[in-house]
Amino acid sequence: MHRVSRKLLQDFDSMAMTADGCIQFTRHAGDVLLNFNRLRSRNILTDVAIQVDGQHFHAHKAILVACSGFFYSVFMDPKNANLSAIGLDPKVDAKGFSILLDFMYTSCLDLKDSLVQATMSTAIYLQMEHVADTCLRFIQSSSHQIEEAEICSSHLSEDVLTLRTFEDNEPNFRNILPSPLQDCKGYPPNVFRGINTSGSYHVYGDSQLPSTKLEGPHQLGDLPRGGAQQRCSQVTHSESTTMLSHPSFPQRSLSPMEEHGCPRLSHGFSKGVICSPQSPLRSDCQPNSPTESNSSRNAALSLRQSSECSNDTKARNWKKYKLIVMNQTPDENDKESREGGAEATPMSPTLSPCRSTAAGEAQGEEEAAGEHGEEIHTAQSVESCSSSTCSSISYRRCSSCGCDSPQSLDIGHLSPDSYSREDTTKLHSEYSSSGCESNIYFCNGCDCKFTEEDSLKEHMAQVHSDKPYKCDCCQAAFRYKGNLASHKTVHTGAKPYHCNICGAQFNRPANLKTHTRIHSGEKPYKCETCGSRFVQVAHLRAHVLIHTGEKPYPCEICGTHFRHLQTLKSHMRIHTGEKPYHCEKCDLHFRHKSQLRLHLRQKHGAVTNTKAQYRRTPSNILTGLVNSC
DNA sequence: GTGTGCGGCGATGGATTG
DNA sequence: CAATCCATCGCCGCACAC
Repeated sequence: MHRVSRKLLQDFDSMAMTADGCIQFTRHAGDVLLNFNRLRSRNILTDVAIQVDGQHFHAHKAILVACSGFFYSVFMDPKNANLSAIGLDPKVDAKGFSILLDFMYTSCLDLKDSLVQATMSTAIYLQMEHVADTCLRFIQSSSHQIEEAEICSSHLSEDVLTLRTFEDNEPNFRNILPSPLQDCKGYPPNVFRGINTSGSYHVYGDSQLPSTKLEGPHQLGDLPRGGAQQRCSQVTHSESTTMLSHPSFPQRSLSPMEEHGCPRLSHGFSKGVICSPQSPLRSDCQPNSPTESNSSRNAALSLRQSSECSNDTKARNWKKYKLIVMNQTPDENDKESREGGAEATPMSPTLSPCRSTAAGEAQGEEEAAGEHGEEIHTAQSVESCSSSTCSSISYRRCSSCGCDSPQSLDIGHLSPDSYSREDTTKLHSEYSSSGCESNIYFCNGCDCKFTEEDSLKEHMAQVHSDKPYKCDCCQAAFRYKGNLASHKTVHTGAKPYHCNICGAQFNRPANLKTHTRIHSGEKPYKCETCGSRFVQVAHLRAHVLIHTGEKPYPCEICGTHFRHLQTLKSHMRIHTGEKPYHCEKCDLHFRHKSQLRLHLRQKHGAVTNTKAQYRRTPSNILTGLVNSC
């Protein structure tokens, strides 16, 4: 059996044999993380929204909990089982948080001189000690002055001052705890604002924890414990709002060091990795700081790479970012690609900041770095897909070894839902001896192969669409011939179905049937709660939301919930400032069309839309009847 | 008067059924 | 393949708060 396994390992370098004979897929962890990041970038299965300084980030609680002691404490609290959105302390820097969130999903810490302080402060706030330590070493390696690092001193709180007092009394402690870490430890560590969307009301409030004042050095260890002991998680329900405050620290016991007034170190003294004095002791499930991230090699590599490859990675990810976040059209993407996609552009906070390969970063980084001297692979050439029908599919070739890296350049515009995995076969995953890895996705319909699922999706949509009936005029595709015929009546304008009563014309018999209910008064769909009746069942469904109180359309900016999608869309104009309705006569702009119509009626004597009047008033229906006769 | 949200309704496209 | 169901979109006037 081992012989077979070893043969298997020879065929697939991404596998390894463990001491107990198990086959270990060395890239599995990295691939899983990559997939999580893809899900995040598409906002799929994300279960929490995090508001940081006015910006919103979507993420998976499991990832947050696995990476951050702060989030662990928050989400593991049963009181917050249904928490779907939280707001961090206003002092938390959104850019710093974005960097850390990227790190959680990619293992790469994209440090920049201008943001390293914010990143470090946020890392301390989130209780990601290993990251904070890396930031500190970044600062030190960049020859920054300690005084410069104390930019966060504006956040200094009384407990930090007490900490300094403690240092004065404990010289050894000073050696352990670098000052920048102390000084940036200014956030109220356990305050957040929550949105409970489980009910019909959106709840959004905040409250501050009672401050914990240290009175002496020997109370240092009590700081986190105090937070725990003073758990003041309270959910105060009022009619429309909920005030929710939560301590970030779980109940715990003190370590012997803490009981003597010493801070707890997470990874031992030798590394100088400091656990924030506010950090709680970890429970059995709380994540340890990843040792890989603390390793000097990886950390240093990451630090160096961040500045070298960030731009290139941004360029590579930019089109994907636009596709996912900005929802631009493929044409626009292609255009920008032709015009030079490597230009420096804003990058999605949801995308990997520094990756030489698409998968297997966590486990494969060292191998790749070893072969290529820790250099980042750079795109050298782009090869088009062999299929003449999908020229947009491309490969990215590594300039170091010539192998194809899995960074295809163009991402399909097909929605994830429309992609059927059954249509494809991921034949194999190979890991070349050069250290470059390639995921090859084969199309079942032709001989094309791709290195990214997204590229395959686009190929499937373009070449092997399951909508064979296409409109000659607009290229709209339909799965069923009947739907195409129905569609054609709208671009031709043909409306062969006439209402015998009012003469209204329709392109489909179903529409005529629905219309005739206006004249007959037939309203077959009745609300069981209030007895209201409706012509269409969809109208009834929309109506019952009034009784259930359900408002399924939330504004991600302000948290307001709406009953109708259209209302939400109109509401969004408040945030965007858009006023699309323009009065040409007096050059006024309006946010809502009803405003413009009212303005036209009142200021310019415009006549209200007769169709709407007909639809709404019985008198107009009667008029229509008279006219038809 | 203005801004905003709500409820009603017509119309369309996707998908299913007979 | 026509009929039908279902989900969704977008328009409209109205009501209410400021």
